[in-house]
Amino acid sequence: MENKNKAEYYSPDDEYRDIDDQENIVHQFGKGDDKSKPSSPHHKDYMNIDNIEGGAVNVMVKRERSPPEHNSMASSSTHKEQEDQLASAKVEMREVMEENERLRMHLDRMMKEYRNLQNQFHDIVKKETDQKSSSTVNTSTHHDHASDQLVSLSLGRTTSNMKKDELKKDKVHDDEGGVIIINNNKSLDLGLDCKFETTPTECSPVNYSPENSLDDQASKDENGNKNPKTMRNNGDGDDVSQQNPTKRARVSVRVRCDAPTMNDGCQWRKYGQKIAKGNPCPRAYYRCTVAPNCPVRKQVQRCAEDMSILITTYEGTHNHTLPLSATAMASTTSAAASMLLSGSSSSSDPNPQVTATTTTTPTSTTSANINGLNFYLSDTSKHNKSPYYFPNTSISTSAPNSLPTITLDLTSTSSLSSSSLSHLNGMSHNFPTRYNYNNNNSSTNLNFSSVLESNSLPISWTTNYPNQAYNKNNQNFGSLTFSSRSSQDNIFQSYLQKNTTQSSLPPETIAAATKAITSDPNFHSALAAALTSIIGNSGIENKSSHVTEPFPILSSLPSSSNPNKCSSSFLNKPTSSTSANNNNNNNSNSNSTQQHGNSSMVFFGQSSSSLPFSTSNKGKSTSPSDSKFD
DNA sequence: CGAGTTTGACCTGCGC
DNA sequence: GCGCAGGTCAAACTCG
Repeated sequence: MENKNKAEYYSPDDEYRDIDDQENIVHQFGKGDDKSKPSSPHHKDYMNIDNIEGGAVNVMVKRERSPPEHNSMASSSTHKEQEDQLASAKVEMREVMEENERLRMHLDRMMKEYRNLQNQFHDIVKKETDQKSSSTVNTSTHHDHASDQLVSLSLGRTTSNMKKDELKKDKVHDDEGGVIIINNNKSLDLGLDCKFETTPTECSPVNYSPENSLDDQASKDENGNKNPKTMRNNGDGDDVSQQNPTKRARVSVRVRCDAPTMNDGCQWRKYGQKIAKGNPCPRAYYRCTVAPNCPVRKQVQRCAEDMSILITTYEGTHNHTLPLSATAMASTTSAAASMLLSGSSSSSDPNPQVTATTTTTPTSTTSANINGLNFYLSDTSKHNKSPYYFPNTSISTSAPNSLPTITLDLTSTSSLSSSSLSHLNGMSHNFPTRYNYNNNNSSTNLNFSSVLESNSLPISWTTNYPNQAYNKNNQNFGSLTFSSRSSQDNIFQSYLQKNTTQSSLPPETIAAATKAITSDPNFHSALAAALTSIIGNSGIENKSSHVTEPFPILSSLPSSSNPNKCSSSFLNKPTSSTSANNNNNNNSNSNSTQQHGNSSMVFFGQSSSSLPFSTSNKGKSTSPSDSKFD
């Protein structure tokens, strides 16, 4: 997809792009032509070739000719020369158009083939799913290998993807193969992302976790007693580890928080502390105590490079309903995990190790510098097998742990293109969310950020939230930006002209992002889950019985502040400077958004950097007590 | 006294 | 096999 030329707009690679997009591109050419015509430079001549080859195409042609004579002393030979050149140019243009038409036909053919294949694939999947569901109705607990294979396929993992221990676990807990069945049969209590999920990967942490139940059951079956020692291997502690390795994604949340803790609304009990190598700050281990057997754990550690950054890593899935105040973070992390798992499942790499990166990762990705929801989709330079086909490169630091980790970076960044950490610390009270997903082979950084930068195009969702209390000043605004580093002509130039505060995003980026979303249902579902978790489900709340909370983020905002706790930062409003932009963006985005058929995402939040999701519970710790960090 | 925290010991996986 | 590092356990301790 690199080295695009005009013809490649019709490349078969863009099989997901519909004809409308092509026409948009063509239209864009026409626009440029229209604009340039009135002020045609002297050294150029622009020629409109309309309706060539039946297509209403305006083509800007640069005619090579000598500078125009301003006097009338041009000889007839010169005129003839010019006419010849004109004629030859026309011939060339016809050739180009013919070539264009051939490419278009080729694309059509490819599209047809693709759709045929897609239909065939869907038929096969449907058949097998039907087979599977019928077989599971007959035998509720038995899963044959074929079914497991199917499930594995649905999960995006193959046996070859699994390490030996993972294989072992799957062998022992074969019931995990029944995730689809579980999802079909069991209600997903608070499922936000599960509403969208197309793959039976890890559901929202706020959900009841069917696999956890199964795991419990399995461990009990295999070990009738659950003494502490055996629990270590088979007990609740293993609820996490027994989860499908691909479902054991960790979600790391980075929050710039001077307060000792980040209150995510859950109740945690500290069970250990360790000095991790390379970080003078101890790492604290917490276990969810909302439910006695909840397998969810989290680690809390200060960032070694920036002590003001609190890194909270969540692992596991809650097997209980969460308090309202906890659903925001839970659903957000769930969405992130879902994103991660979806990404790893889409990867064609046989050994998809997903690693975490820090915000200091010196990515060369051009960051979207708007106060919005930025998706950084980049590909590592070493590997080209990005599941989302993004041509960008970035340098990632691999996390030592083998668990796939997605980093939800809520710290502020002034520029993601910089590798300097100081850039990350620029706005101490601004908490953009950087949703950072990296794969070894392909890294996809999802950046829910509120940073300001010039190279972005906001694709915003305008959602009118019923609760405007958190947007009293209309300062908080988020938009979704898909950005990449490619620099090309901007398809949405006209759009950007309306948003003078922001510059263009390369069309490649839009195309790539669009392609990513449209091509990968997992991405789509994960993204939808993420968005839903952030913007809430004001529009869907009444339609889904699964959702117990109309707007998790907002509803989880505190009724009273706790100075000792940090809230999830993406709820926090940006600095005043960004807010100004936000207002502009918000307004303009709302308009253009509808033009482009996108919805707009608006963040409402508090300006305080230390606002909890909810008031802390008295008896139990709602967050780690890392006062020693202070 | 119960719940949560601290902290040293122990277990496990991984790299060499 | 050994050492290291991450993760967990559980007794002791603290606190309300």
